[in-house]
Amino acid sequence: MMNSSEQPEHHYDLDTQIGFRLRLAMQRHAEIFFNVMETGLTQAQYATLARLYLVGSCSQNQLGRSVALDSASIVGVVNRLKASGLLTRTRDEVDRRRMIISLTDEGRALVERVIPLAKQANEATLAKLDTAERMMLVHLLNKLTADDS
Amino acid sequence: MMNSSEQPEHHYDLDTQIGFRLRLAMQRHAEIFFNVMETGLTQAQYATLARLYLVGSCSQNQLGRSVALDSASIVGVVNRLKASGLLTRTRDEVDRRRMIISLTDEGRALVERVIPLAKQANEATLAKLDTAERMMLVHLLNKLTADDS
DNA sequence: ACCCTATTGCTCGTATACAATCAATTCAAG
DNA sequence: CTTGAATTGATTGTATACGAGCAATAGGGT
Repeated sequence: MMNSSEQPEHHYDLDTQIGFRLRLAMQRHAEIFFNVMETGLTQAQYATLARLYLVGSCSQNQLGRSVALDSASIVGVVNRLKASGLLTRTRDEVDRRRMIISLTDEGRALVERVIPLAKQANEATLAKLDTAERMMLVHLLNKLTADDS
Repeated sequence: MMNSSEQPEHHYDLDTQIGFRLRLAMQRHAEIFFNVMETGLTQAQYATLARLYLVGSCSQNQLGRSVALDSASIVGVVNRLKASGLLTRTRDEVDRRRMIISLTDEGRALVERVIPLAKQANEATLAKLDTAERMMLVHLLNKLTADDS
């Protein structure tokens, strides 16, 4: 229970704050995702592998930007995936600042195997919403993030 | 640019995955929140202080649960807020397992000062949505997270 | 050729997060 | 009263995240 004495009167509802709601939704999805994937892949790792699968090889920073991980964050993700033998990091001989990230055969095979699982996790998270509501939610989140303004 | 050769054909759109969309929205809001707050308070810290302000003193675990921080996470948040002099941690003499967390006067003053700023951050994040859309978004996120099922 | 700036990737410091594990304490059942 | 289960809180290990700052490299302008 909660100590329900002595509240200041402010009528401030934390529960309707968008940040708090987003965090709860993220927590829920992260749990579902991790359970459904059964591979130990996190969302960040999956997004990285999936993007790499879709666009082919690219530089580490480009890869990070394409999945919204900054250069400090993508390093760790790539290191761990590399340690698992799912991708390789090679120096670009044309632009020697760049590291080219590529899927290994194992990485490619894993991605092909888990894409259906990721979709399944997506479905499970959205289970309580009907089709119209799902589209609306994605639409609204898209609108929040659109950088057109 | 992106290396746009050699894509496998899978028609898989990462961008409509709910987890990815949620993460982008969180990133955006976190940035807005941190800038608007100007106090250096993070969302987790703010939520903790705000909840404490609303419910009065409570045990550390209860506090954590009420803002969706598990016992491992709330420790760090409370430690940092304690180090800033915004709250205190006292041993409960009735149940000696419990640590009672309470706002200091500084903590209370700070909360009162930043509640309007948090609302402002909320507004800024939702700026691109009209009233109906805002309500819809919160409603849909609520529905995702509801533990009634 | 040379300089200045931008880009790339790295490391460090800080702050969440969560699982697993442990110690201290409480409380109910016998 | 004692034993055993449950709760509370701390710590450890792993994985994001982001800002700041650094070294290496590239590339445009002179």
